[in-house]
Amino acid sequence: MDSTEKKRNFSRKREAILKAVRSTKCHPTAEWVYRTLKPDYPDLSLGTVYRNLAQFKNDGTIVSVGTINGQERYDGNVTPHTHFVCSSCGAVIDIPGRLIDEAQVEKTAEEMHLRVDSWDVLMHGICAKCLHGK
Amino acid sequence: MDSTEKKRNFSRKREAILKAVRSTKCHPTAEWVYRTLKPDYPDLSLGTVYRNLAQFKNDGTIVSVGTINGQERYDGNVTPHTHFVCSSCGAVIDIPGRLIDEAQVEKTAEEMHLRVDSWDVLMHGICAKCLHGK
DNA sequence: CTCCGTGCAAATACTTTGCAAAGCG
DNA sequence: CGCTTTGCAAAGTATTTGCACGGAG
Repeated sequence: MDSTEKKRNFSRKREAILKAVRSTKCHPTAEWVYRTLKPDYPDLSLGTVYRNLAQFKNDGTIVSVGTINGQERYDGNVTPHTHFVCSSCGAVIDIPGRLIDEAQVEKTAEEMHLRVDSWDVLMHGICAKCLHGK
Repeated sequence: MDSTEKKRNFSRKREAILKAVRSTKCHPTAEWVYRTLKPDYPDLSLGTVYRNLAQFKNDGTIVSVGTINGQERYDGNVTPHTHFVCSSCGAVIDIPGRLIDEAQVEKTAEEMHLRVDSWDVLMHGICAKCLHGK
């Protein structure tokens, strides 16, 4: 591998954390990542998970869905898309399709002298499972 | 219904809290409400502010913009609208205009067997003040 | 040897809650 | 009176941070 280019921002655990977030659609919390990885990395600590998630988020490697029921939820899918949050069970579900008029966002941004870097749509309601009668 | 029509959900302090949230565009935190009201209500307690904000939110009297920098932000304007969050200073700014295709939301909801109660759009970026160089 | 990444535990930051006292119809 | 609302402080929960150690170059 290129040894010069890549900084030392590598470690087995960090890699595992990123992989865990990327390989699920559940939009996990730090706690979830910790519990998921713990069996394979018995000496993993929660602090490390928090540290790395924060770093990934900072780097734009992952994104935050927001804080739901007091816990921050992450998403390894950085493609802009909509999220649905179930008010009953707290599940976060990806919604395909673009609901936003991007041109209008840019127009608005210009009018209001804002620099818009990103945006996201959050829908609230009851998911199929909870509706069905859980 | 009987004569209990008017519920007893009234109190001077509760009224003041609601009024405070409604009379500002800053999308305040519980802390802000507390500090704003404290001079006029010297024996107001932070717990009361939290309790009442939670109740208002539950009743749909106010809405939550979400948790920004670890603090929940409220909005007395329950008309659906977009919010812009400044990544630099944390300011929350109202964005007029409807950016979402409501018909498409309903179509998506039906397809995915979800009951969508509400949705909101959160834009992220740098506000005019911070861009200007504050 | 020099750094970076980490475990661990203590520290923070916000929010919630239990309970007795106070308020209002 | 009976039920609601509150102050206060303690408890709770999620997240961050200080520090010394361990491993890779």
